Amino acid sequence: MLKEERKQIILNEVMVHNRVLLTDIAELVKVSIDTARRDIKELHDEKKLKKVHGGAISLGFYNHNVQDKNVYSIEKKLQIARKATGLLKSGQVVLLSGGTTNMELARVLPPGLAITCFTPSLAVASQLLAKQNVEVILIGGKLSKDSQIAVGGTAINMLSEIKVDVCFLGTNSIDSGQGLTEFDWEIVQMKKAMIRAAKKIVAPVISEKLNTVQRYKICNIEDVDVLITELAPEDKALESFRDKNIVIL
Amino acid sequence: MLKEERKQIILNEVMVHNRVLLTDIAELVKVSIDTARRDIKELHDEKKLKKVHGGAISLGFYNHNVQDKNVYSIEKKLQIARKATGLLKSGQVVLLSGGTTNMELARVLPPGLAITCFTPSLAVASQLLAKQNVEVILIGGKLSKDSQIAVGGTAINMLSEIKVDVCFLGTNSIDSGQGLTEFDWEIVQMKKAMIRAAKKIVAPVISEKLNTVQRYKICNIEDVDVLITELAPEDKALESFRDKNIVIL
DNA sequence: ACCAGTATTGCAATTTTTTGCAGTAATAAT
DNA sequence: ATTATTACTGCAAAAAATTGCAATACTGGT
Repeated sequence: MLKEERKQIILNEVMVHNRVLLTDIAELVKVSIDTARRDIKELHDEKKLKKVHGGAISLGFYNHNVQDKNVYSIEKKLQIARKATGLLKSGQVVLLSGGTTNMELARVLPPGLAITCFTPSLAVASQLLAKQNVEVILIGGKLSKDSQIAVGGTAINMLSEIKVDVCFLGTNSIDSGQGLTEFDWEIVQMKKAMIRAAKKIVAPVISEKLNTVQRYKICNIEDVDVLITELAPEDKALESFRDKNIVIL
Repeated sequence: MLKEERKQIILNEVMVHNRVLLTDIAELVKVSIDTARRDIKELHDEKKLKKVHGGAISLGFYNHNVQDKNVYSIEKKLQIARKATGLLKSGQVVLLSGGTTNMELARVLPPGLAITCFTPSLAVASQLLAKQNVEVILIGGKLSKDSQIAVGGTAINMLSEIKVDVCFLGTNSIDSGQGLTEFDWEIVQMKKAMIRAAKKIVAPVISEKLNTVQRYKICNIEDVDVLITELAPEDKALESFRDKNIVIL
C-alpha cells in the first residue's frame, strides 16, 4: 500500500467519523502504530486534520480554537450527544450554547429531525447548517475571541425576545452544592439569559467537569432539569446529584 | 513497445485503479523499474498523474480533499483582497458581506490593523476571529443554507441600528448599466440594508463577474464608491465603468 | 548507405525515504 | 501521586529514488 493511499484512507476516516484512533489506523491500513503516527503528523502538517493525543480529529472550518486535546473526550461527548438527541422531537425550538459537546450534538442530530435551533456559537451553527431539516438562527453580537460565541448586550437582547422549548447548556463546571459556574463573566451573562429564554434546561456535561467550581455562578443546580453525562445514571460519581430533583441520563 | 504506448497503458491503469505501483508497471509493460520510473516522471511533469513514493496515484484521487479546484480565482481574490486592505485604517468600523472574496480579505488583514468588523457571515467571522486586533460583531438572524450568512428581519433590523465607515459588498454580478444584481431575494434585502448602514460602499469583484446580470437588483452602479478588481484600473474590461463617478482600483 | 548527434534503456553505485523497534519522555486517567 | 497509555527520539534494515554511464536504437542530412 502506498503511503499516499494510506493517508487518503485516514483522511476519509476522519471525515466520516470526525476522529480516528491511532490503533484503528494501524489496524485499518496494516502498519505499525509508529507509521500511523507519522502519517497523521504529515497530514497535520498539511493541515488536513488535527493531530491530538491518541489519534486525530477533523479540522472543522469554524473550530480553529474550539477544539479538544484528545480523542477520548470526543468519544465521551459523542455518547452524551446521542443521549441528548433522544430528548428532541421534530417541531421543537431549541437553544444550543457553545462548546464542543454541543458541537458534537449538532453533528449527530438525526437527518430526519426537523427543528429550529438558536445558537450564539459559530461552530455549532456551522455544524447545524449541514442538517437539511434544521432551521438555524444565529444569535448576533460581539464575538468572544476564545469561546467563539456571541456575547454582550446585543446577544442578550436577542435572547430576551425568544422562548424556546429546551436549552442545551454546555458548562465548564457543575457542582451539586455550588451549581453551575464559569470563569468568563460575559459568558456567564449569556448563559443566564439563555436560561431565562428556555422552558427546560438540559446540561450535557462530561464527567470530568462534575464537582468542579469556577469563579462566577450561572445558576443553582435545581435550575437544571436534565443532567446528561457519559456515565451510567447509577454511577456513583453522580450520587450527590441524585436528590436534587433532576433527571439524570 | 513505444514509450507513448506504455505511458497510455500506465495512465489507463491509474484511471481504473486510482493508483499503480512501479513494480506493477514494470511487469505490465515489460520494462525495467527504472524506465517505469522515468515514464511516471514524465506523466507527472505533464500533470497527468501524481508521482509518489513507490508508484503513482491519480490526480482526482489525490485532489479529492484539496478543495481549491479553482486555483486561479483564489489568486485573483487574493489580489483583490490586498488592494482592499489598503483602504483600511485602524479605528475604522467596517461591514463585511459574505462571499469568498471577503473571506480572503478577512484572512489577509494586516495583524496590526485594529478595526471593528460587523458581518453576517459565519466564514468571514471565523477568519476575523484569528486577528488579534479586530473586534468582531456578528449580525444575527436566520442562516441561509447555501450562502451561510444571516438573513431576514432580525439581521436587517440589526443593520438598521448601525452606521459603519465602509462596507465591503461582495456581489455575484455587476453591470455598468444594470448595477449590482443577485439571484437570491433574501440576500438582496440584506445587501440593501448593508448599503443603508454604510457611509461608503466598496465592491470587490472578480473580473469574471463584470458585465453579468442576475434576477434581482441590489443597487445602481452609482451607489458604489469604489470598485476593486484583480485587473489593472486601466484595463479595457473596466471601460464602461469609467464614467460612473466610481473610484476604480 | 554512412555518419554524427540524440534519445532511450538497463545497470550499478550512491543517496534518500520509509518503516518498525526499543528506550525514554510526556501525558491522561484514576 | 501513581499507573497506564501515548508520544518522541535515535537507530538500523529494507525499499525506493537518483545519478552517472555504457550499449543500443533512432534521426536527419549528406
